[in-house]
Amino acid sequence: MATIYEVSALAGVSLSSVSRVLNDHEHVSEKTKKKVMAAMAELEYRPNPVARSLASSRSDSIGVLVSELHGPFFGDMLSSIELALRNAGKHAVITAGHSDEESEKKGLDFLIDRNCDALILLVDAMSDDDLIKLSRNKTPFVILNRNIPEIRENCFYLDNELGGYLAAKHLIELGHKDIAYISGPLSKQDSTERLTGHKRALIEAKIPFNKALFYEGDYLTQSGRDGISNFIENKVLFTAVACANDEMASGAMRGARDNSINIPSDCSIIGFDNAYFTEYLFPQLSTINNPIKAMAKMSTEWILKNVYKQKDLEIKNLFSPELIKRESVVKVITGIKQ
Amino acid sequence: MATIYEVSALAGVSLSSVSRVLNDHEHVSEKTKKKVMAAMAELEYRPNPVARSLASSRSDSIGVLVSELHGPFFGDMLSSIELALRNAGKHAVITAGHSDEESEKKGLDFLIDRNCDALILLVDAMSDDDLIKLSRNKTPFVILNRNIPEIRENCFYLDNELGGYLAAKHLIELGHKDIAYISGPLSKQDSTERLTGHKRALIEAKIPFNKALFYEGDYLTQSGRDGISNFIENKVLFTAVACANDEMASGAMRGARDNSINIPSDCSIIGFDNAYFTEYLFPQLSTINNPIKAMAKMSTEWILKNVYKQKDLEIKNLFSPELIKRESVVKVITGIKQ
DNA sequence: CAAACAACTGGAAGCGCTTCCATTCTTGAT
DNA sequence: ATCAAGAATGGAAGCGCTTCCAGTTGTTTG
Repeated sequence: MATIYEVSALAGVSLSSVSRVLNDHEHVSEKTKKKVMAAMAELEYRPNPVARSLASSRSDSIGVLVSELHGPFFGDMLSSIELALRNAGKHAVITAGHSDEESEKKGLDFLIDRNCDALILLVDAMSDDDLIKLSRNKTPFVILNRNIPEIRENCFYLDNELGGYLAAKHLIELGHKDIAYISGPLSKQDSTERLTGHKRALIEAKIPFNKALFYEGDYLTQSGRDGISNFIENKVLFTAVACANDEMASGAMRGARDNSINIPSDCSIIGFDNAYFTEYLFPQLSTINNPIKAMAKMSTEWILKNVYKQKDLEIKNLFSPELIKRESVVKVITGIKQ
Repeated sequence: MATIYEVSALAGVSLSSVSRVLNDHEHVSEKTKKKVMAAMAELEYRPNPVARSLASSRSDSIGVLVSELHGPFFGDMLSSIELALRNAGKHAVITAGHSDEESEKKGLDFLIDRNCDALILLVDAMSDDDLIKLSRNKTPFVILNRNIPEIRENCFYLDNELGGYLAAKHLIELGHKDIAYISGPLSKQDSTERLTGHKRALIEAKIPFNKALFYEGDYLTQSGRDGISNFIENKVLFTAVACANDEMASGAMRGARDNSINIPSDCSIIGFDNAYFTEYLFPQLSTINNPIKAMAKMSTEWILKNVYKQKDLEIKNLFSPELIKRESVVKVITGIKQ
């Protein structure tokens, strides 16, 4: 690999000048610029990013820390981030935290130590306080899928409450009154918010919240199935079930089938997130769209604007969910199950 | 951040000594080691990986280049790699090539320039020749999901031919004779291999290959659906369809439903890869397991063994597919459709 | 035409670490 | 006690680049 020395020698100018054209500095004459460019081309020079980073403590790369690397949610998000950064000539350095606090912190240190110019965090084990503390460090960062009031500007998140509300309202409008709910783990912010929205719709319709129709899942498929078993064991009637994500909804569909409940004629099911596989299901799952790609893109735009000083970028922090009507939700057949 | 200078000063030893304990060199007395460790602890010293990498042209990190970041296939793979590396104290730097040749090459350069100690490549746009050329460079690498004879040692791949064979054989054993096949793009190695296996099973059973029952898809859902439409337009009978991946199989299931064909009673469907969503489908999809996680793990072990000189690692390059029987394939009901 | 200023260029220090080389200190064998 | 061989240490150069500072050149104005 050619170094800057060789370029400088071949071009017949100083190191500094080469560095200047490399960094697009002002105060470089066209003449030397041309000479340098020519030399670079001839030597097929590629600047060494490591040396650059050491000397400048910049890196043109953004660290991305996610809790997991698999699953539809993270895949879409990473994909969207990588693309947006690449288009801006920046690079993503991706690492995983495995939803474990220590592991997340290690990942964070790794990224910071690598001189990442900024970070994109999708973490759930670290506490709000840790994150707030982190914001006093010099590496700027944004947080996805989480709303911490103290650093709201850095947070990009869905209006989960509204999502929960929309799902329930949709069911209610179709005549459902006995609506079961399978939530995510209530230790997670998004879970509680979605549940709150669900309850709001219930209250609005003057439907009491029935604890026997509530099941706390863990966002994984099996817990959707377990939820249905639970409701059936409880011997409570229900004509619809709202699930806090699509995985659990798919589990619920299976749980229903296990018990010879036909979807949607016997029971409607609605999911949340609009993962890509919802369209593969039969019946196709009605759900709430979670514009995760847009959020991810926006978070990189925040970085482009605030870290790389790019202009003309409108930033918004809150994203709105939308009802996606498909096949798994239908009008309640009154009189049958009531 | 404390630097090595401060540690050296506080410990009362030279830079070199600090560096030696940092790198676990021999020829360091217990005494100085203790002093240095204490100083490091007191200063909360974290070595600067960038400086390290510049001085040593190593980095303790492995570059991972995948064609896409989303989808079940890549997610599982990345997840598995990251975990294996993390357990070995190494780091993954992940980037995407977007199945575009130029983009892949850029990603490659990015990783090489960052002094990655080794690379894991899952690329499809770059040619075999490019990869063979690359093998003459100093950065070692492994290739996933591709078999290039000239550098076989570095390749980790599935016996796709056997997979195709197993799927077809399963159908044949259940009495199917009119078997449609929806392949992946024939420009891809795995597609043609799977098809070859399929044909072998046909030949073995003396079933002629019917071109009207062949459709070239693109590994995406929609093309599975299109495949079914195509067969129906061709007015050819079929009692089963083998698909070259699960996405297309899910599309085929939908295509069948669109045409009031019941799965599996009217028509059996088998997929390939055993993606996680196959269990969500109804009926659950019978498929061929692709041990992608094991392959990914093995590829990192190759690196641990050959680059980091770790002992006791058995390496194998070829992985075997396995039939996963679920609900979408049943015995042919002879006499009905024949 | 000189003075004042801006544009341009080169020199050199420094980013934080590794590593080669030379030097000093220990051993154990004699 | 002596001496070689090896272990332990320190010094210093260097990895490839950025950036500050000072110096040079060119341009403009009174």
